[in-house]
Amino acid sequence: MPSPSSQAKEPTALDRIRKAGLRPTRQRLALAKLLFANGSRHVTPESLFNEARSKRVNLSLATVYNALHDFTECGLLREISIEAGRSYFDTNTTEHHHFYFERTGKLQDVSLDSVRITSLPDAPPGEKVKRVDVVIRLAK
Amino acid sequence: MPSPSSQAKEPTALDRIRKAGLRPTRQRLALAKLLFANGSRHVTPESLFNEARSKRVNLSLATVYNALHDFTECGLLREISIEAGRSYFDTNTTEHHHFYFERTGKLQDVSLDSVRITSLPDAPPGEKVKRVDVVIRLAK
DNA sequence: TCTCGATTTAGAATAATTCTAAAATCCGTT
DNA sequence: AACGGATTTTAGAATTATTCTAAATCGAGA
Ligand SMILES: [Mn+2]
Ligand SMILES: [Mn+2]
Ligand SMILES: [Zn+2]
Ligand SMILES: [Zn+2]
Repeated sequence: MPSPSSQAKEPTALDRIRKAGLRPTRQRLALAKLLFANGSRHVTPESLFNEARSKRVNLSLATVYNALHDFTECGLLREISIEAGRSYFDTNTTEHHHFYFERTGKLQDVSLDSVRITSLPDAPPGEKVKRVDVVIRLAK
Repeated sequence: MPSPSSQAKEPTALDRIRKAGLRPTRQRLALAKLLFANGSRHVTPESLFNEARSKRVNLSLATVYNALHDFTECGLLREISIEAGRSYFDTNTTEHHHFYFERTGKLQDVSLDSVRITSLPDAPPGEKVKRVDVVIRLAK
């Protein structure tokens, strides 16, 4: 008999890291737990580093950068650029868009189907469309 | 009688700067000439600085930053963020979108009407949509 | 020409990120 | 459980983009 809940279980941090083909080190596990604990998140290296510290997870900022890049390369995260000089990493790797709150610097997911794009130009010769990013910038 | 050409004349660099309410200094005039000489351009502070130097326009990098920001605040330019750690300034201030060539870091305008957005989510309470940016990322 | 606020400038400062190379860790094999 | 080699982490230095500081220069009206 399957487990009591009928919901598909969220993969554990260990599952995710293993499936990505990365070595499950103490630091990566801790960061994956923070990142994937609940729902979609948008972190900066600095914000994740501070969160880890405040939870007494001991690691260096360089490791946070390394892990975020490694996770991104393995498809566990995706990187978003909104403001020059600050990078965001998104735990939601499905196709979707964003609200950007200019006042606070926060991002919020916008589902794919709430933004209907009914025409797009052809890619220039020799190029392929890799991704279409829609950012809805918000201010007062 | 009007001038020989039936085209509306492009405003001169001096016109633009005056109309923006900025003092037409030697440096601003030189940069405006480079920026608005022909067609739509997408520059980085560094690229514009190098271009100026190569044309023997003597100014400092700080002045390029100052001018780009001043021009942007006056509506002569608009700023675009595509990649963390690099900012672009666009001489096309009309509403439009962009191709981004990941290999070269170059931007190309995409006209407003070649991207038809037929639905957008409502702005969250207390917020207004300031701008909708569509970036079509290209790779091989 | 005089005056004074605006602008420019060199260089220092700051911020985000990457690099370096040594130490620690992971993990398959003994 | 110990070994050994590859991988990962780390502190700190280095790099890059940008902003700041404060002194010199410039622009434009009186
Ligand atoms: Mn990287
Ligand atoms: Mn500014
Ligand atoms: Zn997202
Ligand atoms: Zn443009």
